[in-house]
Formats: sequence, structure tokens, C-alpha cells
Amino acid sequence: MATGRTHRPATRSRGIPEATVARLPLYLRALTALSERSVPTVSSEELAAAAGVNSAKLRKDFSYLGSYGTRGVGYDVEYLVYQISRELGLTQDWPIVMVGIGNLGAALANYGGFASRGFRVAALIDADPAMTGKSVAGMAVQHADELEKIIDANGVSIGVIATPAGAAQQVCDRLVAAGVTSILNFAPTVLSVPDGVDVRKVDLSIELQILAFHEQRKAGEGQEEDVADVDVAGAVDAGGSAAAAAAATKQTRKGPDGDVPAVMPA
Amino acid sequence: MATGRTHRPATRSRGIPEATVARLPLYLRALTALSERSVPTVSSEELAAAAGVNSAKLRKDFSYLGSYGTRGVGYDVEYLVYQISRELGLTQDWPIVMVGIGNLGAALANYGGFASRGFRVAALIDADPAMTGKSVAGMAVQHADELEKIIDANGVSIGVIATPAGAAQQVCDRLVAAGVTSILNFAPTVLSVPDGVDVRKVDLSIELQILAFHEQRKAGEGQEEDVADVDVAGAVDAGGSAAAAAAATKQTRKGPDGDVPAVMPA
DNA sequence: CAGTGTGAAATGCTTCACAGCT
DNA sequence: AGCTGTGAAGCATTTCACACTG
Repeated sequence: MATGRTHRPATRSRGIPEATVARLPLYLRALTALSERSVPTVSSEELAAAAGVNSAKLRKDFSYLGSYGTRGVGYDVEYLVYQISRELGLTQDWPIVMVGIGNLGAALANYGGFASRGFRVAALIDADPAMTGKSVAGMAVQHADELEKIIDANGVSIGVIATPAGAAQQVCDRLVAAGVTSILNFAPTVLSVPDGVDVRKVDLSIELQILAFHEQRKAGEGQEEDVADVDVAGAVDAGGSAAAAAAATKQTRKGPDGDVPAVMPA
Repeated sequence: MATGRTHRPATRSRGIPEATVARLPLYLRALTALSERSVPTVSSEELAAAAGVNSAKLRKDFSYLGSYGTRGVGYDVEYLVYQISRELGLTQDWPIVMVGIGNLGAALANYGGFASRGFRVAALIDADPAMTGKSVAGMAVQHADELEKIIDANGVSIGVIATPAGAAQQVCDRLVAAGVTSILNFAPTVLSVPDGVDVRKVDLSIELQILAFHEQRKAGEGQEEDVADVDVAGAVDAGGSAAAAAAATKQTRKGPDGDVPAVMPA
């Protein structure tokens, strides 16, 4: 009890690991699918396969929520759906505002996944007066001036930012000042927020870059040691940045661990 | 997932932790911004702040790449941009195909962040014949029939799936069969792929659900023990699922650790 | 039995703190 | 003097393996 932790007193039992929380929506989705097919129960093995994780992890995850299974049988689908929904806070209604109704914002507004899970788009907001009044996803876009009023009137505590990077921090500040305490950020910027405000970010290009890293590595399979220049898919070089090449010469760079100095224009 | 022999014994020096790889794009973004402002060098402290991480972590991350800094001074911005780009594989050109040009697909096609970082959209593909030939982001949408041909002709190894959930696995299979080995999946489904193919997923509603979890918890701040029903922002209950309530009664549920049975319709 | 729930071991990641270089 | 680079300590997460239960 009273685990003298600095971040979050976590009374006693409410210590659900962040990694587990991040997987609950996944389980929920798999369970919802089963529920729609009227499957009454699942084993940890089956559900884990459907959610794309391993079964030991799933059982451990569920153990943080309580003992919701039946030994020798498995889990009751409907019951688990309810428990996880409740744990995630989806049994209540979450009004959200979306700021920045460009291509991405419109796509998000049209995205069905929100409404189906307790989220309700209370307003679409854009700073461009030309957008005001336009209908997106069956909803009139409102001007940024209305932001505070809308947040207040609807008791909004979650905001979604889909503006260009340059506007994001400013929008964020206004959201926070108006009472929003959770932000989902699609703009490619680091947002700074006061303590007590949560920010999660989704950066589309970051994901691709991570894939590129692994993809590049695949090409260099088989033999290592000679990291020289394995060229993938016919693309040889494309010389990243000329300035970088210049800067490179003035430094005593050292490869990974005394390895080859890597491909670099002398 | 059967970790066959895929999971890299790390020949010796090439053991860059996954967590580090995931942060490299972040550093790169911060560095690019500095570079544009013609800042010549940064300290780990400054760069860490710009990237939103702590400086010890950043230094440790960089140490996996090599010794690219100068003690007493910091890191040369241009040089580091180059090194990270190279490590991520961004000094080469990555042709990608995007499948599913709905709202989200169009948003992605228009998203500037790709082109700026070595990625080149080789083709936009949609299964709907009505979309064929339409121009999106200055590019003609092509029909799904062309998929294999396009992948082959362009040497595409990265695919982006932005189709509805129902079509995703099928599209995925075709991509893989045609030679794609990295997939970025926006459809809310678990994709199964053969060994050697990487999948990363972005699920918009999952992120919101995680925020909701933390948001819900904030409301219960101050006193614990009585988890009864702290109502947030005026939203009282909204009784999740009637079916779940029914299912609930037939089970000897046990709260987190013998805690209150939680709010639940008798 | 079959399948959950969970201590305990293994692995991975972050943070500390300081030696060592410029 | 200042700041990087890194062992070692501290946490968090995953995996193992098996006692326990319906």
C-alpha cells in the first residue's frame, strides 16, 4: 500500500501499467468483433491471436483489472467488453473538439471509429474564415473565435489538434486555458503543456521513417562486417544533404564502434 | 510471434534498441528545424528540450549510433542531421504505394511530411472504379488491378493501407505477394503477415481511448477508496451496454482486488 | 482436464552520476 | 569549465512455468 511514488499516488490497486492501458483498446476491438458474431466466450489464446499479442501477456494484462475469467473455460465476451469499456472510461460520453479542418481534420471528422466508442465530436473548428459554416461530416465548421465558448458550453476536456505545425502550440495553449486537459496532437511539433495535461501524438511521417529503418536493414541481411553501401531497390545514394557533407569533413567522426567510416563524400 | 531467427542477435555493434529507433525521427525533426535557423551546434540539453525528451536519454540514444558529439561543445547540427538520416535510411529514395484513397488516404497523399523525407508516392490506388483517374494531390488515382504492375515497375517495398477494415487483409496479402515488405496500416484491423514483413499501425481511435482512460482517472483525484461515481464534466453515466449488464449478473466478478463491486446496474 | 491467474525470471528501457575529453 | 559518452543502478514490461480452480 501507499507505494511512495512521486508520480501519482495510485491509492493501492489502481496501478495499471501504461503498456497495459495501451493494449486495452486493442482487446476491446477484438472482443467487439466477437460480440458481433455472437461468440459467447473466448480463451486467452484465441483472444490474444485476434488482438495480435501473445496469450501470457493478455492474461497478465487482464489480471490488473481483476479476475474476470473462468478457469477451464475462458472469458465471457459481453462481460469483458463491459469491464474494459468501463476501465477505459468509455461508458461515459466524451465530447471532443477538433481544431484544424484541413485534409486530415476532415478525414478525422469523417472517421467512424470515434463515435462508436463514446466519443462525440462537439465541434469542428478552423481559423480560416473561408471554412466557417462549411459542412464537414454533416457538421458546420465554426470559427476559432468560438473555441472557448464551445469548450465551456459542452464541458469538453479532450481536444484534437490537426492544424499545421506552426499553429499547434498556440491552439494548444488556448485549449488548455479553456479547460481541456487531454490533447491528441497530429501536428508535427512538440507541444508544451502544464502539469496535469496529457498529450498524445500521432506523427504519420515518423511511422514511415521507422519502417524505412527496418527496411534498410533487411537489405543488409546475410553478411555484416562490411557495412559499406548495400544499395536497396536500385536507389543508390541520392546524397542527402550537400551541407552535411561539408560539415562532415570538419569533425573526427567515429563510426558505431570504431567501424568503417561509412559512405560519405570526402 | 515466433521469434525464429529474425530477431537479430546484433552482430556486435548494430544493436540499436527499438525505442531509440522510434525516437530518431523526433531528433531529426528538431535538428532540421535548427538547421533551418542556421544554428551550428546544439548541446544534448537543448536538443533534448526541443525534441521533448530528457537529455540523458538523448545522449544514450546517440551513443548507439557512434560518437558524433564534441565534449565541452555539443553536436554539429548539419552533421548529425546527416548521420541520423543515414541511419534511418532516408538518404535513399523510398517509393511507396498508398492503397485506399478515401478521406484519410487523400489526407495522407496531401501530407507534406512524406516527400520531404526521402519518401516518394509512386502511386495512389483505389478499388473503386469511380475513383480511377481522379486527381488527388496532383496525381491520378489508379485502379487496384494495376497494383502488382506498379509495385514491380517502381521497386516499391513500402505500402500504406488506408482502406476500410474489411479490405485491409486482402490488400495486405496482395502487397506482400507483390514484394512489399513493410506496411503502414491505418485500417483498424490486425494484419497477419509472413515472417520478414514489418507492419506498423496507426489507430486513431485507440489514441483517444488511451486519453479517455487518463482523463477519467483525473476526475477521481483527491480521495480514493470511494470509486463510486465521480461524474466528469456533467456526463453522468450513459450506461454502456445493456447486454453487458445482463451478462454481468451471471458471473462472480471480483473487483481489482476485492474492492468495491463498482457502479453496475443490479 | 483445460485454461486462468500469478510469482519469479528474463529482458528491455530509462535514469543516474561521473570519468574523460576538448 | 563544460558537455559528451557510458557503466551501473533502478524501473518497467514481457515471458515462463506451474499452482490452482471450475
